[in-house]
Amino acid sequence: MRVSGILPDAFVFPIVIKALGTRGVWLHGHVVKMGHGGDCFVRNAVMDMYARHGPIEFARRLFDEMSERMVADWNCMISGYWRWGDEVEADKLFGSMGVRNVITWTAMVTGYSKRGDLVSARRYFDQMPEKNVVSWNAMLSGYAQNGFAEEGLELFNEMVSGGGVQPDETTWVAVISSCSDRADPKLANSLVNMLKEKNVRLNGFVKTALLDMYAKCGNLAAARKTFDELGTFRNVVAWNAMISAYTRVGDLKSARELFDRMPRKNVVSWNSMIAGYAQNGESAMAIEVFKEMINSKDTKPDEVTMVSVISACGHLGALELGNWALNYARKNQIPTSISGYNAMIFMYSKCGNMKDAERVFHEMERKDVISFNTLITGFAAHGDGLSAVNLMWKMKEYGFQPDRITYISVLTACSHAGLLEEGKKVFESIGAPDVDHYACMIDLLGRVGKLDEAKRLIEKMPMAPHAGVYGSLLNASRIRKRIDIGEFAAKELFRIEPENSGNYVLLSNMYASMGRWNDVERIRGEMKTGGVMKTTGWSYVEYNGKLHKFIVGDTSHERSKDIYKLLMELRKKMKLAGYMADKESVLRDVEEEEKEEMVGTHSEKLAVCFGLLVSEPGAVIRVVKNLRVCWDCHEAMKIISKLEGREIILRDNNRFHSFHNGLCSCKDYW
DNA sequence: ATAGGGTTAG
Repeated sequence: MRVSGILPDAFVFPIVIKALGTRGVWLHGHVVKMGHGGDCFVRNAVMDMYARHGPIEFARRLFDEMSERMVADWNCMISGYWRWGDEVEADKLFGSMGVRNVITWTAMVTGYSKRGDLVSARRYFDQMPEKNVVSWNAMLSGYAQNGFAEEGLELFNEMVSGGGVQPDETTWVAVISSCSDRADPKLANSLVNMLKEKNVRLNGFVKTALLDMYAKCGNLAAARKTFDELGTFRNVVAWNAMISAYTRVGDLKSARELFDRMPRKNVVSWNSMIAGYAQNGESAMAIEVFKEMINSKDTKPDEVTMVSVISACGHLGALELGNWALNYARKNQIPTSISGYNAMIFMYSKCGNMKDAERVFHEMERKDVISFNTLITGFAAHGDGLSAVNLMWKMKEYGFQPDRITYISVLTACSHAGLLEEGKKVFESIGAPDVDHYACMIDLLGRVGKLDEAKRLIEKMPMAPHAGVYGSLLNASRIRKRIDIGEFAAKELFRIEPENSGNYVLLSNMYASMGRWNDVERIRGEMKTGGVMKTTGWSYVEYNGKLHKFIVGDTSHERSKDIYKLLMELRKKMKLAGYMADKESVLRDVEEEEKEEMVGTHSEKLAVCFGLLVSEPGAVIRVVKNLRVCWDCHEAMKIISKLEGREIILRDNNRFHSFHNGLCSCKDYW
């Protein structure tokens, strides 16, 4: 072998081996043959190659065979063990070393950081006899990558105020990344100013980190400007960061545009797009993109992909699709993270399958607070308040502290199940209840009929009530027909969120149920003059593993004609059976809307009719609606379930309504 | 060194 016309010597070999990476293995033989095996630098390079690329045991054998070891030999072995996840051996070597240098200590800091053990990392960092910029960077990056933004920024302050070292580009990347986590525009600004003052040269990493920081701190324009000016630094990471920047603010169109335009995609690109759709209520699109990803074949889904996909299936109530996705993951040996299991719990409970949700929960070797919260929320949606409360008290036995979401979920569960005493106990056990917990408690009081107590609690709140608080009160007032309190709540709501049509509809329905048609007209008029639009949402039915979606007045479905035909037949049957007369006030809206060529037919009714058309007689029809179930629909579902002898399970955003033989499982709802 | 994931809500 020849390099530059001369035989490679001990100086060249280490460089060549390093440059070759894994492919350096074949050089090992040459080294021995040519007699350089005895040179300590060559030996170190070969050992390091095995420590980096494996097998680590080969490195260890070379290490053990050495009669004399340099500090670098020890350091390479320690880093190697950390790389292969062997904390015990790394620790052992560190403990048995004679002389350590700054690299040794830094390796320990990096090792513990990578494992997420920031406390141990910091212990080593603090004990270091001397620190250089790499040591500081190791600690700062550790904090940044593990979400300890606060600690990272604090340490950075220490570094610049008295650390005795100058930050380099790696430092800035870590600090900027911590700032991104904090999502604090002021801090971002001061960082940018600091960069200007110090006249820091910005490399590609720093620029991309800045892009991400701008985006996460709410300055989309600056992010885009940075992206456009990246030039040769505009790699796949920058594209992905920009895509996420758009999905974060719900601009799916711009995100998709970039996604379609980017020259190369990796798994993160796909995951960003899928998660972007999933997080913005476009679950069906999320699944479409997932299918595209599978078909494209050049990028394989990973565990992050599956989390979004499974969650999307949950939102859609698409059980067949969800099971197909889980099957795909199993067949392709995609590992399941805690988030993955949590998504499964979510999916099963959103599909009405609490047995499997509980099974997954109990099968999990490691759980986190979200696992508990998700299952508790599932119980809440199914009206199983006691299971929710019990699981919350059990959390503490498992060593988990309920967080604010736990309390929201469990109070919601109490509310749906009418568990006043249990709910009060839970509320009192919260150290410092926030405004959402008050909202839940007011909802609970309202639903059990204690409206005056609910109003008094609002007056006693230590913070300003938000719309949710008054919304709960208005809803309860409607159920209990307490027009006085209802008007009070509505007045506040019209002030806080004048654009929300739901409040107008709620109050209007309240008047309607009391036959106060003049007031109904008045509210509708106010809605019109205020320019308030009625919100609409999609309804979904899963059939044969495919999703069928409907929107109010939908005529785009291929079976649309049959659906409307069935709808009219049902209406005739309902009239013949005498339902329409009894429920005249209830169904007034339907009649009006359907007179207008059925333009206003609610999406869930269309979905149910489609279900009736395509499914086996007697089969359960499952519908998922994106918004809350409408009042007249609720009544109509009861009737249809009886007329057709079918069970209809309807899930709105957060709870299940099972209609069977003219009855509904959610008695308090309407 | 820079990019992606799960839970709450009238």
